[in-house]
Amino acid sequence: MARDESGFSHPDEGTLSLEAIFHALSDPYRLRIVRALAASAVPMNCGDLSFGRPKSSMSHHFRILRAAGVLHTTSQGVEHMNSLRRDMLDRRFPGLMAAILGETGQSAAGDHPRRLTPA
Amino acid sequence: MARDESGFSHPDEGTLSLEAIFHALSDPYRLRIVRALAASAVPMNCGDLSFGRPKSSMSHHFRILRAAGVLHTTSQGVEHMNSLRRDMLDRRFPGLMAAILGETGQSAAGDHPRRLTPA
DNA sequence: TCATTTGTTCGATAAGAATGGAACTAATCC
DNA sequence: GGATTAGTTCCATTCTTATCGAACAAATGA
Repeated sequence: MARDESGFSHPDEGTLSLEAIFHALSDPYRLRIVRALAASAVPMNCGDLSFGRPKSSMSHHFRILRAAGVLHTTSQGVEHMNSLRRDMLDRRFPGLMAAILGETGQSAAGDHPRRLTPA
Repeated sequence: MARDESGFSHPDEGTLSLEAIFHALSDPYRLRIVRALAASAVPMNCGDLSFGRPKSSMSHHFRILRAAGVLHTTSQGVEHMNSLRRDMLDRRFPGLMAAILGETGQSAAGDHPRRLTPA
């Protein structure tokens, strides 16, 4: 866990814990953040990922996602830019993010129960 | 969420929530239960999955895993037999369990399942 | 019927996490 | 310097979760 140039501390690959990742993803706002980042081609700042909630609350959620290794934050001017640590996660837990994001061809889509034939 | 013949209530496929699943998996004992079940060819009773902890504590963990849809419990005599709801989870969130259990060929080493039976 | 085994439920306590206002810091621009 | 913007930190409150003993319930077997 090294403190970056930007002043944020991010865990390194070797110290990732599945439990911490699951805890990070067990909150609805945090899951929305992850999905928004996954859908975005470019890093996003915290404001754009606030969903109308208070800054202090969201700052808390960003910290947890960072600590779990799910996202990476850097300063750019006044803003803090966030991106998924997708490469690292894919190396360490192959298939996990794809499954979460429903990138399987089949579709674990969004939590919308997929209506195939009423089985 | 129907209450079974056995008296346990298990959510049905359509109502599974990723958040609940993640919460269920964010506890170390619950993750051990899941891994042990995944490694076992046959259902296991609660006692065999207690890891030396008090029954009341573990009963709580089983309830959470059941409510999240991760495992299925039935009564057999005095025992409660548990198994992973692997088929359902795989349909609804393809790849998720495989990723968690490190069944990717590569390896999510570190906190991975010990492979009892050669794949 | 009584005792045993297996697990659940209850209840109290303690630990942890989420929330949001207020004060604060850092970068930028005037 | 002063004002603005973007987030963080601090703090108190509230909510949720974990833990585990004790009492309980169901199935089985003597």
